[in-house]
Amino acid sequence: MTDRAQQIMAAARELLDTEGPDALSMRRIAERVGIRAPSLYKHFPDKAAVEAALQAQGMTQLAQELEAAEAGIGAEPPLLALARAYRRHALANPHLYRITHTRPLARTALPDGLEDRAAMPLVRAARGDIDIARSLWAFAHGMVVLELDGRFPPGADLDAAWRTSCEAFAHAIHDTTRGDTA
Amino acid sequence: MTDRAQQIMAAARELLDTEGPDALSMRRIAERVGIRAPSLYKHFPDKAAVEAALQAQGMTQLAQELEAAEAGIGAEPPLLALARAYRRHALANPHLYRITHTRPLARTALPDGLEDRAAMPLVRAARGDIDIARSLWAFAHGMVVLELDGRFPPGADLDAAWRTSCEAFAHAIHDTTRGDTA
DNA sequence: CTTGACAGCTAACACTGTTAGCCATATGTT
DNA sequence: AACATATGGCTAACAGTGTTAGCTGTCAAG
Repeated sequence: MTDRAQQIMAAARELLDTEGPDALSMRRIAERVGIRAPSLYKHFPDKAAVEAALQAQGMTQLAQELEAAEAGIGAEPPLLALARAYRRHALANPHLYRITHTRPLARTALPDGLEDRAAMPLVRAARGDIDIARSLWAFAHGMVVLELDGRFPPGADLDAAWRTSCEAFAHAIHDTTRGDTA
Repeated sequence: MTDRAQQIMAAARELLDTEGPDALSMRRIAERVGIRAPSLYKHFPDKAAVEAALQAQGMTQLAQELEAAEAGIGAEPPLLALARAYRRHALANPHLYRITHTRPLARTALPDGLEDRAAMPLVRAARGDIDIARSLWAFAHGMVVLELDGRFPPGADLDAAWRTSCEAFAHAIHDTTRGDTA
């Protein structure tokens, strides 16, 4: 990535973080860089390419934070620690999370293996059970997007919901590990 | 709702279902009704109001289908039946589901009690445990939007993930009902 | 010295939601 | 019967969107 391209990405990211996805227009990005909108097309084929690069940022950051949560040796159950990290990332970067995870993923524009890397912490937490790993992901993603969209009632105790489900999934993991059939 | 307003909603719904949310422009809607775009504003204050009415349709339809699944006395575990109905609704009406459930809800434009009505089947399935009900909702919503966005790997066995999680939640429900503390 | 690539620019197109203002029709009211 | 008003169409226009075509200056390589 050339210097200019990096400047453009930095401007796009700032705009997204501070003013949300609606403010992310080619003219606004260009303005922040100090050039005109059509000049952006010398560095990116179209707006989708800029958004794809933002998705790559979002994926990378999530992967890093999940890995950090895995490494952090706490008294907490590992599932809960992971869940907390997931939620913290989404709430701290709501617009980035949305652009990254609530639309089709621009896989061709993604660094090799990044998608798997982001998924691995959940797979490890599920002790390799892919069905549980996917369920955990769906649950965490669902909780987070519903919270971001203000879909839960105002006073809802979301911590309790996270806790309850993490326990339920933890039981399921141990059951299948021991070979129990429901 | 006046006749014209209903015509407009029908046109909007058709447009949404057949061509997706990007095709849902005021000019396209008006064209389908046989009038010009500015005339729409004699019937709806703005585009957001049309979308809010679509959200009401989406909520109503989901509530009806969940209630039907509850009433259908099958050999299946009730949680699985409900989950199946939820997924079927979303996959059969992907654009409507997205517009209804993946953005802030226009609550003031919603019929009284509709939001609660749509939530009740899940609450009943969770035997009144609100944390589990919310978790079930988050899980189902997460599964469905990830599937709609093509986020799962091509060959992923999503049925298995649904089944595994429904069982896990079912266990959690019976445990708490019996008063067990994990 | 010249050629070519690079990176900026302006002007423009087709589209978006939305507003202002005009006009015909239909419905009451005096 | 005549007048007033509300209703629901219309055109023209504005500010914004992504994007393309085509021009220009700069700078490095042959």
